Amino acid sequence: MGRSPCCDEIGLKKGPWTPEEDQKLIQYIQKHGHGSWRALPKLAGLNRCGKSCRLRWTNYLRPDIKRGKFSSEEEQTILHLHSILGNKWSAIATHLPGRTDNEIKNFWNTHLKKKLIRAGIDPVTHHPRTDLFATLPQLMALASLGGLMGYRSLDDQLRAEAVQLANLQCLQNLLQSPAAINGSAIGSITNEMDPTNFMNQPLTTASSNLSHSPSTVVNAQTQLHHLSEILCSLEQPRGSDAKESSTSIDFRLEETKSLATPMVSPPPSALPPLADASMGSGDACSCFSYGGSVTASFWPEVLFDEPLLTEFA
DNA sequence: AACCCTGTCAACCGCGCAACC
DNA sequence: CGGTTGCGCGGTTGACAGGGT
Repeated sequence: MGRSPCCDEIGLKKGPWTPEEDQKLIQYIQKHGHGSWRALPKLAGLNRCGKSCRLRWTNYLRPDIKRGKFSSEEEQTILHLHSILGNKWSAIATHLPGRTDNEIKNFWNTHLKKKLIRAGIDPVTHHPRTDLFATLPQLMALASLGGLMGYRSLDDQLRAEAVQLANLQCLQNLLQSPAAINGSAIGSITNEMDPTNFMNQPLTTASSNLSHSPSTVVNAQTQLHHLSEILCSLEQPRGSDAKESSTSIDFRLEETKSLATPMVSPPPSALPPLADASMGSGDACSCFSYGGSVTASFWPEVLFDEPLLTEFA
């Protein structure tokens, strides 16, 4: 292991390449091949580090590089390969002749990623985004906006929606735990249960429809506990109504259940449009993204039925 | 016309792996 | 076998262009 010292050398030129430098590099490589990149700059009469020369050649000067806009076929290929390979740009590039990994990476970051986000799809998982922690900042922003605009019941509404979402998260966890769920249980959810009703049920009711291990429930409860704490921060200025800061899971569960219960009868509400709260590849929220067919079938319709959202859109 | 904002993309940086000594 | 070197990869930066105000 160890870092190449070539770029540490002082006096080497950095920054944009001049046409003269390009010519020198092209002529040298056409005549001798690149050989050792480290030795190349001196041999070619360039005041650059080898790394810079390699990058310039592979990303720009190589004769087989295809420049210009990506076709829709290329776009589809990138999307498909990214869903399989992730950010393995060089691997993706091998399937797109004439395109460099750098070019594909840039195209992804500037176009495709945003496209997916606008469509409500997590660019990391390629599944619809319903993750709580990516949308919570929006819920909070909406809460303050709603306060400014006179939505008196908005705070309650948001809390209820967050609880609804928590149930969804728990369902997700249960579904994604193959050791804890047998096939028939999954079938009973996806085929027989109305996912909208499921979302609106308290956790204990919803999870009782599944065959699961105690550890799974504990895990789901822990997440719900975490959510409850966040919800408490949403209702900070509640004065005498403020709950004592108990961290008992049971207490929080009961509290959350009581919040969730009124959500059974009203029409299903929705989350704000899914924006990219954390665009980085290390998106910690991604692990909560809901990948099941349940949301894929009903979520988008619900999304655009929300009057509050249309108001803010 | 000047300024600001946003999008694009070439280039750089830092790290890990593998070959070499 | 451990240290060194070279290369490739993914992430990030910054210059520039274009559009909007």
